[in-house]
Amino acid sequence: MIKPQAKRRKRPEGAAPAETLLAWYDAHRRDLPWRAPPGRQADPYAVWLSEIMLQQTTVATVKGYFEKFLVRWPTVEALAEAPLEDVLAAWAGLGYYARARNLHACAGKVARDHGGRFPAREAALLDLPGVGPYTAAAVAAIAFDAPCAAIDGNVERVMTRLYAIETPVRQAKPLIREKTQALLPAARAGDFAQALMDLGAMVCTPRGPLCGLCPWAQNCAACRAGAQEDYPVKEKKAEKPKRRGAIFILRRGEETLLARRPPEGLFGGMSAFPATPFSRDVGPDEWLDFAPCPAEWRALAEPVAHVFTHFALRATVFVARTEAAPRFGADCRWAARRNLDKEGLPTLMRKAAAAAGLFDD
DNA sequence: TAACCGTGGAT
DNA sequence: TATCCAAGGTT
Repeated sequence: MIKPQAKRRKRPEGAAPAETLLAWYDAHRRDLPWRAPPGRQADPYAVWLSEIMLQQTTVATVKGYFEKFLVRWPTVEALAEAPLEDVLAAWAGLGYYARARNLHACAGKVARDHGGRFPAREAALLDLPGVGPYTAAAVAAIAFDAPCAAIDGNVERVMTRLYAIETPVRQAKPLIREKTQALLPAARAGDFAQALMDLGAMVCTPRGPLCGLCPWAQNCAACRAGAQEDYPVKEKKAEKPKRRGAIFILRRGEETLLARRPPEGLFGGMSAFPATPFSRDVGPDEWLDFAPCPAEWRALAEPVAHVFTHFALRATVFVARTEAAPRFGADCRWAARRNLDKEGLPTLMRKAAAAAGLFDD
């Protein structure tokens, strides 16, 4: 059976949208540490590493971490052989620490199961820990030039504007995918993916989009209607709960304090101080029930404030000293004060340590 | 499916 | 100060 010829829309301007965008990209592309120079093949390891770091994280924040990781672990094998604690410590401050655990697991899987080479196919990439639909498509396109639609927040914004999609993005994802796939060029899939993201980051911005500089402005339904900023349509999000809790800093002598590694959940795998649960509202009169041991706990006057994705926290910091060595849970240990700083603490714990004056000298 | 999972910068 | 949001994934 003969496939019907795909209907081709007439393009009085000549170029297909992808070609227009690629021409714009060639002139305006951002120079980023993980990008290969024009015409050169990107290193799949560097592409993957950058994509994991960039999940929900700004380019400006990622740059320093990316370069530090690449110097320390230049290949996926090197990363696979590194102790997980080292990787987590290097990740400290970047947030979403499950990404670091999955990063290490993924490196191990690539080293063991794929001979140290990242698979080139989207489906195989999807099987790797920490690699979801976006990242699989992005790595396949950017590192292997596969014609895959890498749909992130930028692309959702560009597409909902281009086609004036009124449906809230959560429900419009299948439509957005369809529209994006229809635009994929026959060649330069990797550049197209990056061009779309550069367009979203530099021109088709969430607020104040620069439609005058947009190569697609003439084709953009939202722009023609002067309604760029009405898209994407979002559902209003739930109010962020405010929670309270306590953090316990137990000191032994001047240079030693009690650290803990939560096995999972918030700060899973990271070094932290013992604390009350933050997931529910434990009343202040119950806080000391969660202290690692009985002691003369002294509360700092001013709580530390920290905002997470799904709740805002004000945590009271308790400090106590002990000369004894009571028994603690298996995930607790005594740590040198100076090492703890080096080890990397999540930001909340760093704030608590600073409030307690641990890093004063 | 919805909740969970960090952080810092812009407005 | 409050809100949004940045190259999402997992459970």
